[in-house]
Amino acid sequence: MKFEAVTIKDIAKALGLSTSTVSRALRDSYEISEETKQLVLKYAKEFNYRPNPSALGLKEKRTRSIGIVISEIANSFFSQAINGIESVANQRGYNVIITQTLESYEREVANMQFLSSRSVDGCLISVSTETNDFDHISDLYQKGFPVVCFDRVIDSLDTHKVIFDNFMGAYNATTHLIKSGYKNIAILSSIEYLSISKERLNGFKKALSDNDIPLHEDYLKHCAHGGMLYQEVEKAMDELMKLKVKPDAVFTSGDKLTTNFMRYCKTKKIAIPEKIAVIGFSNLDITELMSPSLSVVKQPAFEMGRVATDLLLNMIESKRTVTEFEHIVLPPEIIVRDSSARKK
Amino acid sequence: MKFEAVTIKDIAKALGLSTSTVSRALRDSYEISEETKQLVLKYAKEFNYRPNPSALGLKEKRTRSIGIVISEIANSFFSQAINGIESVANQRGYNVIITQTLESYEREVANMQFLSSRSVDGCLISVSTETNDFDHISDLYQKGFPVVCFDRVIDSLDTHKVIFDNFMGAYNATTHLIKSGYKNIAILSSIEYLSISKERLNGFKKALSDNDIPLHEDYLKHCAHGGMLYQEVEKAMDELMKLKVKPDAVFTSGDKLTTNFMRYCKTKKIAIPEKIAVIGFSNLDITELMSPSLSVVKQPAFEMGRVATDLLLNMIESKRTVTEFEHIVLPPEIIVRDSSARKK
DNA sequence: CTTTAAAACGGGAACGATTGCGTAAATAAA
DNA sequence: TTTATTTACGCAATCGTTCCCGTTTTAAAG
Repeated sequence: MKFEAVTIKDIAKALGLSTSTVSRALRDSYEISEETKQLVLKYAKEFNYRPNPSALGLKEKRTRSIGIVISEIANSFFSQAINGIESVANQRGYNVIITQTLESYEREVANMQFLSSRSVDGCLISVSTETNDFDHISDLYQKGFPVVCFDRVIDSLDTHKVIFDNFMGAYNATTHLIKSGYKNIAILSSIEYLSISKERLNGFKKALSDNDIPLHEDYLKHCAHGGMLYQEVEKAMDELMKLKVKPDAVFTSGDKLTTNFMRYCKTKKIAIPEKIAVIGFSNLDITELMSPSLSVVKQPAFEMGRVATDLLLNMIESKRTVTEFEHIVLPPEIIVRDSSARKK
Repeated sequence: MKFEAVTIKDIAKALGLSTSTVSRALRDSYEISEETKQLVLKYAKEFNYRPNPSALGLKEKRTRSIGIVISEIANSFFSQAINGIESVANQRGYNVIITQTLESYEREVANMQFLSSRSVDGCLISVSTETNDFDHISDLYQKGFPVVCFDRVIDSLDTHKVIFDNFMGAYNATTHLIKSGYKNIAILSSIEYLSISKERLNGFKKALSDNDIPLHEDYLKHCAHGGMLYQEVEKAMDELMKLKVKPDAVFTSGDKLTTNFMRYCKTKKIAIPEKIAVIGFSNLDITELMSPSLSVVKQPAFEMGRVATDLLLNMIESKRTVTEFEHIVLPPEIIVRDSSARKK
């Protein structure tokens, strides 16, 4: 099928002008008479002229679009973040290309390659759980490809970063469990080397030590795929439930870990919070409707997307090389509901 | 910031060849000697050459990308559909630009304008609830801009369409409620003129009449924003609960209607299914964890995305004008859980 | 030893938009 | 009236790639 849109050439031909005159008229140049401008503008509006993005991209060496690299769209945190990203990007005249890694390192490399090879002017990334080597990102960044990290950041990369206060979120959530009377608190965590995992784990540990509760290594479970697979959560929970002293509460340090924990308890008919209490990270907007209603640590995903995009666009549009980097930390929000009700 | 990637010119200069030779070598033309090809290929791989999408787009009058127009990403049905769309698109060498309307007609028009003005080769659309006039779509389509409808289709548009068997889904769900002993069944529906609303409403009505249950107009509630706003669901439910004969079951004909119905019952402390049973459309993967576990009509969103994208790409790549259009209907899936348990 | 033809490559236009530079006409200044 | 200046436009190069035509070299055919 062919779909031919009107070009500057078409306008020029129709009006008996040169393309340069038309171009200048459209950009409201002082060199063009008011009369001609009106003529061109009227014609352009009538035939719905839009500049060809490919031509513009070729000429100006920029595409006015940015890329996003995230693990998956069908994750409430990320879809909310995307909304924040789009709101800023669209407002500033950029469009957005979203790519998913599904937590795969290989796909992350491929996506970065694709985005950097001139399809976008820069990108936002929240690295995949599988990613342990950041060369594919830092190499591009070193060469001048603008990258801003959010959520799951890369410590070694010297760029703008927008993160959630994972430490505080985990600390507050764990403290809440302790204050509610729970003592044997386990943690379901994502893979060790992930920045957010470390921070959340540290928050968890600090809350325990601040309350003079010893840390049992048995209570510390890592899930390599961040809870994406039910099986890994099942295995971790099975191990926890086989311990002599079972945990009486769990802090689930990721969205998928939280929901799969709930699924586990439902399947195994383990009463929450009677047998085991829980508070966990989640950005789902229906956690209040779960059984029981879920206590959560909620991340300001939309805001995160907004802030990160603003920083990225500033970086892209900056004339000189950026040398001072923002490191923005957004505050935690904790919502207490039935799943972590006071221990009887 | 500047980020310069290697071009054909660079390769030509480095290797002492002309751009045409390099171009041909990269495309494995018979006109180029095996020797030269290897030389070029090796260099290209080493310096990670990628063709400039803007230049290609300009030359070939195609961008190898497609657009999506949906109401919102943060809706499980659409995010799952996007996964299906991306899987096919990426496999066939296209990339995807997602735009959201947030159910606004104005934004839908703007998004279509943007996408059609040469940023993409075609688009997939599920129209917004607010959209009652389809000229902005059919005009472009008439001019040769490939469009494929999915989910919420446009009857008057003669193109490929991929829909869910809304009638059967609603019919089966309603029948299930009837067989479970419920007689006074209300429906929460989206705006009237939306194709999927009509079909679902018709399925609902047919199920009633097939079981000799009269239809009460009072039991028929429309929400203009498709349940996006809690207030509209609250208003509809308040009206239902004020009736002399309150409904003993509800069929919620949309994702947001379903969750906001649950929210209403939770807020008003209305027991499900004792006071009122419910089955509704939802693609959330945690409906089993809700309180009570939710009976749902689930749409094959991923599959829908896949199929629609295949059709769109065929249309785009077709040499001749397409005149025969597929009209694919995907089967319903009903998952019965506690929220519609047999009436006692 | 010519003629022909294949093989291997280069030149240059084109795609749509921008922009520095050149220039004709109109006006103002001398 | 001549010169200088402004106004209003056109020409042509450029971005990276492809592709239609040459052109040269080599080899085969006559």
